Amino acid sequence: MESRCENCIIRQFNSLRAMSKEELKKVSDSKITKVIKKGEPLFEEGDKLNGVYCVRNGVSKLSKLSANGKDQIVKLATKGEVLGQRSVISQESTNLSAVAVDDMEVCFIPKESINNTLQKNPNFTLEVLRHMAHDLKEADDVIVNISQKTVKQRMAEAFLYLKNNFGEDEDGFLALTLSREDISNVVGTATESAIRIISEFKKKGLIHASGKKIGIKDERKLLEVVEGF
Amino acid sequence: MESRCENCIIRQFNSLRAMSKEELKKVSDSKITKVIKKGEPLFEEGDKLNGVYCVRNGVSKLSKLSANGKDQIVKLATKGEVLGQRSVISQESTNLSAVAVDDMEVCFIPKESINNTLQKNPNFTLEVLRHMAHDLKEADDVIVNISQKTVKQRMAEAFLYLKNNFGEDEDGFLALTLSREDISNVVGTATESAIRIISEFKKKGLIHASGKKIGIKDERKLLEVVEGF
DNA sequence: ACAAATTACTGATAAATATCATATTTTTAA
DNA sequence: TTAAAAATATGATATTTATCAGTAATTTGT
Repeated sequence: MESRCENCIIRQFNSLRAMSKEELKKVSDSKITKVIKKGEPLFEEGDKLNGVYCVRNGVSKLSKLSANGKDQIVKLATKGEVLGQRSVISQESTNLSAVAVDDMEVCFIPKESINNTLQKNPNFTLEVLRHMAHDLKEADDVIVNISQKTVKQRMAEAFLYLKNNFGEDEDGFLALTLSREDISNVVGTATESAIRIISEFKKKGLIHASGKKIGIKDERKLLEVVEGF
Repeated sequence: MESRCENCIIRQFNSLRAMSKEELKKVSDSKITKVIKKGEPLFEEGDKLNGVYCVRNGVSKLSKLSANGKDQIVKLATKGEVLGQRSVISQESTNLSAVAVDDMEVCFIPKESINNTLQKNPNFTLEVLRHMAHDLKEADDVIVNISQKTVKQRMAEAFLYLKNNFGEDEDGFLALTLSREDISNVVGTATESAIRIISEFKKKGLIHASGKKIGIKDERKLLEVVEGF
């Protein structure tokens, strides 16, 4: 495992690349590398975060619990993404829970290093800002999708999203395997409805499945479903 | 009308307050004050923005058109808010349209002033970042609301939101008057459904209405509806 | 002030989706 | 390994919401 932030490849993918040598050294000296097992939380809704988590490996679901007890997954974060930024920046407790979907390896970076750099290095702040602008745009898209598309359309979209963002394994299955419940929480529907649509997609030859694993069989048709045909 | 940014009260409400005297002077010299009539657009989805709009008066709806031709209103922006920031920051064309809901008065600030300050003044960048962090948190809340609450719950929530954010006039009506269609686009439902629920709320004494104007009659009961009772 | 256009409203019905019940399969832990 | 637990699957049904059709009220432009 690479232990010096200066040499960490992951850094290339996120805002940390805008840090100066000295800043990076401080981060490196104060960071703590952690292994999070599948199903374990990085943090929970309402926690006050004392730092951010830089994902080195694995995938985390960011979700928010609703009054009726269902989780809505707002984002799936993978290698190179930094979690908890918003909470640290706004100095509020976090509004999302982060739970490992895979076994994960993350670096915890205390907020002091972050805040210090935010105040002194405009390039870094601007990098973070650009990232957040992007996240906000994505969030707006999710809002429009959820409110204007049918569950079936969103299910099809979710599978394409999973392929595009997490890829496929050698057998043609989606590299990120989610439980049916997680899928339903991404899409924002009842688990039974998600399962029903998976069955339908299987019958129609849009996807194939083996246990939890799901593979995309006919991307074109899946895209047609998204478009509403 | 106040013509010098340095003296503009609106500035107190937004990130511009973190600008230095000189930066503010530049902004002031390059800004253009515009009057936008109710129903007119500030900008449209897909436009490349050459600057941001600082709202001095009136309200703008930020919306995104979906494939089926319905608008989803993602945010209602009022006095003190700055529109188009995200687009300018990420140097992409905007993903939202901004249309005046009221008669508006806005200052257009060319992107050069903004970008320049973003690169040189960490305090300003941090201010903008904090704002965006807040917007992102709100967007996450909207996602959870839309996917987990019923239309009726969201309608009740919308009225409370309108009261809390835009206040009431002397006769006890919501200060911001929206068309039924706009309300349905905020809530993310069919216009007829929104109208039906308004009728129901009227019958049950939760709200009262006179033409377009809607007033909150029983806030407690409205809150109960939001909570699902 | 008035005709035209838009917006608001209501009912009937269809479609989408959630919920409940229960069976089957898969995973987990002793 | 096996019993228990959890996840997946499917049918029946209820509920929610959208759509279509049509009328009434309001707003707009001349």
